[in-house]
Amino acid sequence: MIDLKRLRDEEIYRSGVIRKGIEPELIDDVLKREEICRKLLQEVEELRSQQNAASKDIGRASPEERDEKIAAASSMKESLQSKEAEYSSAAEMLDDLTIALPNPASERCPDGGEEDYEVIETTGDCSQAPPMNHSEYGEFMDWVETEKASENMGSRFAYLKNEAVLLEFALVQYVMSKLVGKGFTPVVTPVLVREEMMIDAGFFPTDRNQVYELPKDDLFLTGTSEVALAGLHRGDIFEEVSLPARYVGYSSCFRREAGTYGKDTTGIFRVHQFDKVEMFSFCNPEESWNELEVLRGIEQEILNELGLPHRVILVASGDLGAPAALKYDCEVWLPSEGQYRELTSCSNYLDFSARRMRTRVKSAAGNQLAHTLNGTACAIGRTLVFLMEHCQQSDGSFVVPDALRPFCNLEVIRPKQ
RNA sequence: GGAAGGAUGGCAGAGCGGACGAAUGCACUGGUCUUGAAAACCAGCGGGCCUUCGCAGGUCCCGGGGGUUCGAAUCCCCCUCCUUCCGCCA
Repeated sequence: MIDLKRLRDEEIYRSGVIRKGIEPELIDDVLKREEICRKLLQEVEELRSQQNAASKDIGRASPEERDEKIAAASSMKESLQSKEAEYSSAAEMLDDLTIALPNPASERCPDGGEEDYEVIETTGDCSQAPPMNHSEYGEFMDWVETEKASENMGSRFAYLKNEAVLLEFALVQYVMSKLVGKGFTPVVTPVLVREEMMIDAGFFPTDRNQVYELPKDDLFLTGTSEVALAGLHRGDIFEEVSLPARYVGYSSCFRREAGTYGKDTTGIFRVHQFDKVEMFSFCNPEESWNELEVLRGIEQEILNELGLPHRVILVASGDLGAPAALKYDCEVWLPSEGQYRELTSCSNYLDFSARRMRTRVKSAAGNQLAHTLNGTACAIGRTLVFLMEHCQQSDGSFVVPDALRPFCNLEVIRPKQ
């Protein structure tokens, strides 16, 4: 959730919200309501203070005075109650509006929409297109079964088979052991969460239509383990020395992919269910920009070790999710399409999610909100897509990247035919 | 899924309608004492919000939400979680 005080006082903060595509009128409306709320709160507290004093006085009063004093206190009650009702409905309305405001884009975030990204770095050779694209190759190797999946589960589902499964687990193991080696705490997260968790992590209300819902149990399937990882320190107050607290989560992820009709329809590039290893950091507010670079560095290290040529872009303000203030995407070259496609990303949420979760840091200056960041360590299924093109040889065989060999005992995989 | 009991500060644990933001113990922090440490003693030892330049004041919080009452940690209702017993189960 956004900081209303800063929204009121800081021009840059306010313009960061506008750059995310929010109308200035809406911001003004929120601020106006906030002011009204504060005024009402003061009035309510004043009345409460009087009521409390009167009640305490009754406790001290002699039996003869009591009835009279109780009657006097009773009459005060009505005006308090109506003022309270006025306040709580105003506060509720304010909250509904506030929660829908996105985290302001950071100053470093480029203006504009999807096309207005800024390229930060490009690395690796973009090889010639292989004979088969990832979708054809997956079928050729008998690694991906989409036909039966669409009959049984619907579109955008797939069975992963044979060596692809071994590669999947090798990727998980490779990335997990790397991150554990860097001091991250490994976690297997639950994939079902309550609505409140979705709100606190910053996903609801904005991304609600991307999420599978289980109405019978009031639970939601998470699109990333980030949601559950954020909840690991909900309501906690960190000692400064214990930060940064870094986690690496593994889970399946579920996304409805609403609004992507006709996009990436073949293979497993874009599916409703995939496995992902995700990094998550709770850190000191002063450290979060540095921490974002740490996450980005790890993502690039992994891509480099897998031999995937890529570029890093800074996502433009209009294309950022609601909770992110700044986001890097690592885009890997997809030879069959002749363009870079997103594989991993990392973002700094600053205190946006921590405010809702009340995750704080104890410091000499008092408690302040922690900052949270997240980044993809490895989106397994999509990584396989890129590997299927980059590791594919002209004879159809697949050369396993060195980094994965210790984890799957495979070097070259030959087609069965 | 059925039955019973429970949820109080970092932890343990009292309070069960009136000065309770909450006894007491432990832990923690500072001080006295000591060559140093321990012990002992003294003091401190929640969180949020609002007003204020500041001092300070007010308000809310005893799992969460509602209700009764002049007044709720304490009474009532709903929810969540935990424990025990039974059933089921990877």
